[in-house]
Amino acid sequence: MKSEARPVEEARNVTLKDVAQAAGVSRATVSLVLRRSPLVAPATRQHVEAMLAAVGYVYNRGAARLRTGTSGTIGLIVPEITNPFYAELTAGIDEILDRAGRLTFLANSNDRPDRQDRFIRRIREHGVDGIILCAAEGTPQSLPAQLKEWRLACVQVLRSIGDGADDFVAPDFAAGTLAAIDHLVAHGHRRIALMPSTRKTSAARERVGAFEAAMRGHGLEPGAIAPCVSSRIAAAEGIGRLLDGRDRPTAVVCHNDLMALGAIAELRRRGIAPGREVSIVGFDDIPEAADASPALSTVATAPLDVGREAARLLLRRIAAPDDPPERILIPPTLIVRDT
Amino acid sequence: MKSEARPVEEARNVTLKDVAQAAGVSRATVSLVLRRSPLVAPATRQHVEAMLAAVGYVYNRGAARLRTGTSGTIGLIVPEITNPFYAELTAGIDEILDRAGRLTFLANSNDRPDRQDRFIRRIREHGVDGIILCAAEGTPQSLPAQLKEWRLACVQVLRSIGDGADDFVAPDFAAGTLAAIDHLVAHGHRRIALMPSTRKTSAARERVGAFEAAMRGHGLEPGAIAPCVSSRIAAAEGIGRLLDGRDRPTAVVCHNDLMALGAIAELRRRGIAPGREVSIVGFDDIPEAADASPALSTVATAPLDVGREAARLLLRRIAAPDDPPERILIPPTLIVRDT
DNA sequence: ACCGAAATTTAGATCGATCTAAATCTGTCG
DNA sequence: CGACAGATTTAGATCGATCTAAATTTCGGT
Repeated sequence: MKSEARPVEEARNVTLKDVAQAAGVSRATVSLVLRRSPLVAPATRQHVEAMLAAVGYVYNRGAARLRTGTSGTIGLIVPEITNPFYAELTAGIDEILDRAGRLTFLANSNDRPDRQDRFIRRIREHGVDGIILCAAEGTPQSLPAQLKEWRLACVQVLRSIGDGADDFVAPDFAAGTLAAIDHLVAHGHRRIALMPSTRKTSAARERVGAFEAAMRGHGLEPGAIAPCVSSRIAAAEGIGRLLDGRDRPTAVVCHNDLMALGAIAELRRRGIAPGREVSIVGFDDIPEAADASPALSTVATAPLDVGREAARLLLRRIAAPDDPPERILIPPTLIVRDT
Repeated sequence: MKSEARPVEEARNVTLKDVAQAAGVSRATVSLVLRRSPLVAPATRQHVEAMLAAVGYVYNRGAARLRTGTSGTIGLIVPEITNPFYAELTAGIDEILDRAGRLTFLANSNDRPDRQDRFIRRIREHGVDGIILCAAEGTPQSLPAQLKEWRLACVQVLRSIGDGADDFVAPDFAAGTLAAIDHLVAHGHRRIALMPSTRKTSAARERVGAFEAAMRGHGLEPGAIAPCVSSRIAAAEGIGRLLDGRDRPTAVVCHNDLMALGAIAELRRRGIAPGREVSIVGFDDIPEAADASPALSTVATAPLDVGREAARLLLRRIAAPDDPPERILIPPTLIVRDT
């Protein structure tokens, strides 16, 4: 054997083999210990576990995935993480997946299908076990079928694309809209308008459908439907047009609280008392809603719960890929405040 | 050999080997094509690339990591994703890492060191190349050293723990506090109070230090320092105590906009005009700040930029682990509005 | 046609886990 | 004591990529 100065030892990873060596058993046995197999004798297990800790072993999940085909990770795609609604949703998902011992890849698609596609390709390379998707506007309807073909479990949230026969979790926007209309009608309103988002998503379409149905259900003609970009300023302009038009509405149901707050600001600018002369109802119940003055009446959509349910459903689907799809609608609550 | 009905063919993954077979070359060649090596002949490259697309090949990054030791992923730990500041920060980080072709594991620590530890263990198992950390309150000061020992690149954001000699990116809270005090003093205020967060983080300590220094710099006695939990309600109570005490301040600098808004609400409740009788300055410039009435004066801390810089620094550190650490402070902007 | 250098391509080992099938080690019982 | 069942343990192949070192091809120049 040649005697040569050994170069500075490159800090090699501690592997199963090292642990096995230290414990005086085979790699296979250590592997069994790691996976809590009942096969190993209690004494052996204890000894191996001690060694595991002693040598500072770190499990290499990538190597394991190579054999088992499962990575313990999932991907989450949201259109806009800075929107408080999605932030809450994310928190709910994170909570459940953390508890299940899984890790989450996060992507912010900015509602751009190209970013979304890129992200999907990348997480496939990483072998995610499933994906929670709030599809970017403009996503081809074929995506869910595509994912199924790739055998990638997928739960959609909030916005539904495809043939409607896939796993899906969302607040029940229709029920929320209905509750808002019922409440307004019960308080004497007859000319009610809807201000949905301009986004062409199922979340917007559903509100429009429910609005028309609810109004007809009360024997009323549906009032103006004024789609509007989701921002305070745009909503202020939007309600301005409604107020200037003929048949000025006495109540407006807005797509979300942000828009509702913008609308209220415009009412006050015009000297119209929100809640007295014109009622405004929002959606989401963001923290600011309760705190604003006047406090905003709104349909609370429990994003945390939506997130939790979506995560649970995904875990179920990963465990049983061939079970029939589920559609879970989280019932919202109408919160009546001052407006 | 027993003749038995073969079970439905398990859809095996398409691998390098399959592509090689289809293209009539060796696995090694396909691998070179994938990594855009200049070694392969242009004609071969084209042919292989065509096959790659034709058979629907998906790169297996886990397998690659086994040899290369690098995974192309990083971990992001924030204390509270539902806080708009962290949501923006996350968006900035996501933007840069996406561009760099990397994936982000997200964890919401809820400011609990145990969750944080669990997450760190998991992402180590997945072989992340680095981590962006906003340490949970109560994290041991030894964590950065520990990470270094594990050879895990780490950039801290917002809150700094350890010996202060590690990579760190944050808004310059001290400069922001100074700017706020300067502005208030220039407008005639003499009795100025500070309402920092009760969290024992560097972000809070820094504000306190800068506050005292700035006041002394103007030849003034620092006013009351009233630590307060970061919420609207708590801030309302907090400012209540300041107003009831002797030496009632004429201006209060709050830890963030949320608290500032809570304080303003309390002022109005007491019939005190914000901005006239008592001035309030917040931190962060959340969207609501500009929109509130009266509009909130605040120190804008550009979380998106902080996120981007942190991501860029991490990429640099991963590329050059032994370069000296950097501390990057993003200069904030004082935005003077009505309060 | 042949040589050597440069340009391409490839066989086979390797990363760190799991899996299969077989080996070894108990303890019990006739 | 020897056989046998049940309990443990293990050797060696394998997952899908990369890397090394060597083999093969191409090509200009004589």
